[in-house]
Amino acid sequence: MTEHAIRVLIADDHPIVRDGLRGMFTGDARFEVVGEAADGAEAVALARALEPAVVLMDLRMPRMDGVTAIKRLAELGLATRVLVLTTYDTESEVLPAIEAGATGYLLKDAPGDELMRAVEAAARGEAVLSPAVAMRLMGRVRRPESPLSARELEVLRLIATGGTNRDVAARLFISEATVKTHILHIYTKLDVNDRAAAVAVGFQRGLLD
Amino acid sequence: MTEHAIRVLIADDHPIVRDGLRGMFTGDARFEVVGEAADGAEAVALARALEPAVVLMDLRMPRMDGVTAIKRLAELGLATRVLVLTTYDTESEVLPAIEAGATGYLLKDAPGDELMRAVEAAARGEAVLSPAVAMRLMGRVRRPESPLSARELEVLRLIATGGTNRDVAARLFISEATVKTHILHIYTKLDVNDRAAAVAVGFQRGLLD
DNA sequence: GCGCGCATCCACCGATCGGTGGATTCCGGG
DNA sequence: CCCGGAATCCACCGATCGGTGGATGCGCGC
Repeated sequence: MTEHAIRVLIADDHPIVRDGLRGMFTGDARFEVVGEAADGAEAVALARALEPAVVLMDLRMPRMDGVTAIKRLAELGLATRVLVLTTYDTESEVLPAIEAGATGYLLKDAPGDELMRAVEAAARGEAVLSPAVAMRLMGRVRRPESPLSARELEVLRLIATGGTNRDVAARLFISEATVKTHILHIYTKLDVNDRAAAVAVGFQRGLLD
Repeated sequence: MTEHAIRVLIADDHPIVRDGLRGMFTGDARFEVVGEAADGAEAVALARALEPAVVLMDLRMPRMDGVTAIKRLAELGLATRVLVLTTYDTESEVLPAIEAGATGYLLKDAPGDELMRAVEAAARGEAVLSPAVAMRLMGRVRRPESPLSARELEVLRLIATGGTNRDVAARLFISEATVKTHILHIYTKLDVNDRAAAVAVGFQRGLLD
């Protein structure tokens, strides 16, 4: 073990996962596993005591989950980087972790050499995203969050050109009652009470142009 | 008369005005009056033949008015500058002349020395505006042309926030019938048929923000 | 004086809107 | 399985809108 090995802390509530990861990194001279935690609180305590270069952090753990632990580490102001290693790539899992300060996000199905490259990159402070997670985030950028559904936006555009509910219905091959329902949903989402105000807010929020 | 005197052509349908201007410039060695025209067509013909540095152009002349003559001169591609010298400073007179290519616009009540400085500036290609005309143009820039009257704009703003005709009436201390009249005028001017479309066009044209 | 634009106002009436209180089906996530 | 969101649909009714065809008075420019 050399002086420049990357010090790694493993945080996962499953002993088998910890064993597997420890075995993987211990067999490589570039890394040194300095500790293991079974929950987020233990991970924070060990990181504070040991100051590893990288924490491999699961998200779903008892006592303190991974996102909270990431926040805690950030509050401590340590140089430690957090690489999330988890099963889930849904936006509801990814975004909170990234917002909390994770340097990277990998899925547990990543091959060993990819995982090691990721740890090295994280130690250098480089962002690391699994391809699936990267794809999700890129899609998010291409599709800015709109409060309205695609259909609601269609309806808003048509009323902005002066279409009556009947016109819009004919145009979209739906009933007038459906148009009205969409319109009322638009009003609720934009917090307005009539079509003129809906159009105004639509322009002000960049939904219409 | 030196080699570098500014060559001036005088175009005015009134002989007295032409005499007065000729007398003014002939007495000054900086200028040389090379010709006089009694209407726009004659002004164009003489300018083409003599290529003066500056034409002093009246706007209201028989046979061909000043604006048309300015356009003709511009089409000829001569280096001649046109300084409009006229009685009127209304926008309906000023704008067409400036659009046609006039380098300057002075009123006939300008003092002689101001007129001579203006001719020198025009010969150098500098824009020259009488203070009154300048003020009008500056006001125009500050108040971009809106198709709607001030009151109509007020009404449009209020319906964009979702106000009913009744709300708008209460807000502006007028009757609902008056609000309706304004709204119908807005529809006509913006070429729309309902309030939602009026708001949309209002945003698209920068009337609302 | 005339014409135009602006601001103000009226009554009537058919068309449309907004609200209400439902309903069903499908899909995705927990 | 349950829940929530999206898309679709209904009937009824009071409120509001838009159109129509007027009106007056003022100020401004020609």
